[in-house]
Amino acid sequence: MRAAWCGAGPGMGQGSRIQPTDMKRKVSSHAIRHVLILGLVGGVLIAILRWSEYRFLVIEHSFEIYAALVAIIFAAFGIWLGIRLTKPRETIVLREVLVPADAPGPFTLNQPQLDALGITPRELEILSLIAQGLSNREIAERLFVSENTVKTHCSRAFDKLGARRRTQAVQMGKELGILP
Amino acid sequence: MRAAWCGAGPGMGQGSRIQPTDMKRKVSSHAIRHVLILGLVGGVLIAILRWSEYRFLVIEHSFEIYAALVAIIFAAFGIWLGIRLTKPRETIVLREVLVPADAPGPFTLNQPQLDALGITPRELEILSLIAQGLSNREIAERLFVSENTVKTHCSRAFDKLGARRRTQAVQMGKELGILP
DNA sequence: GCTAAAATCACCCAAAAGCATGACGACAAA
DNA sequence: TTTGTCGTCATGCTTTTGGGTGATTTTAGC
Repeated sequence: MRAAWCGAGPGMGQGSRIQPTDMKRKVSSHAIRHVLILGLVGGVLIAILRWSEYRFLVIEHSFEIYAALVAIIFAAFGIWLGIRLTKPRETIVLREVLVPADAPGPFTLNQPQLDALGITPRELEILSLIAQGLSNREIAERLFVSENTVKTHCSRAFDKLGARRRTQAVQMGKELGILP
Repeated sequence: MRAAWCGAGPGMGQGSRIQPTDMKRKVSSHAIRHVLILGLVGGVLIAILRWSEYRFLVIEHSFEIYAALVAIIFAAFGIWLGIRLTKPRETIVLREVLVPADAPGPFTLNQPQLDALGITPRELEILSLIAQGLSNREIAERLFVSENTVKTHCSRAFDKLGARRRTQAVQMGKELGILP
């Protein structure tokens, strides 16, 4: 479970302009393999069910039970697959709520700077959330990862930025053009 | 399983002046309803299958066929559900909070806002230094006061801003036009 | 398929930050 | 003079952050 769903959220600024620069990942050919695995698992499952039925399980209404089992398992698998399939999709939700003035120019991500610093997309994402004033815990909850992971990303990002504190990191990020 | 996809993408708008009114949304009841519908459909499906079995379909290996049917349908439904779940919803209502005369270029202090919040000059000074990424100790050294004093100013400023963290205070300060 | 990079998570520990409370002096307004 | 605000400082306590280390799992690219 990765969490690439990092579109525009309710805390977004008016002029949010997302750079679809690098996060562009297309549905991999792995997906097809997943479907195949799904089918295979289904077959095996059915076989196991049949086998167990003739072996020791001769329950009344076994059909319903089996159907329910199959349904549950496949629904879960389907959900997982659905998430997996749609995960890389970049959902750019622009929400232009312009205010008088206040337009220091559309923020353009300084990709070269990012590359030069070796900051990964995930790290940038964490930095951005830090800049919005979220705590590590909140970031972890929002991204569906553990707080430890957030801390790790923080540390790496701070290292790469040469910052010692998150406020400093934010300030530097803005100066370097990697944060709006 | 909701609410994560609203983080910060690479490239956020910067002038976001949105109050974090209800950033925290739980798993929507829609999802639960979907699951319920899923279960309902499953039951109906099974019932239909049973009925049809006793009616006119007495095929060999009907179990496998039914299981496969159930599997396919539920997998499809699951995929659909997964996609639906991961798709960010636009239930965001942006509330505009004044901010007049926020000159784009040269920063102009929003004195009315300051007065409205009751932020004293000293507190603003501390906020400004916080925004520059300084620690309390560094601020104390720079202003020739004790660290405790800085903490006190911080606390008061945070209170008045409604912030819980210094990063949040910085963000809010920028939104409110009291910080460059 | 293999490898390197990225992302994830855990644990420990120290430092920093934040919260609550109380207190004191300066100074301006009532 | 009294009152209220502001700036200053302290103490005790909890939470948050940051640093270090090591490990596993995905992912991407060859």
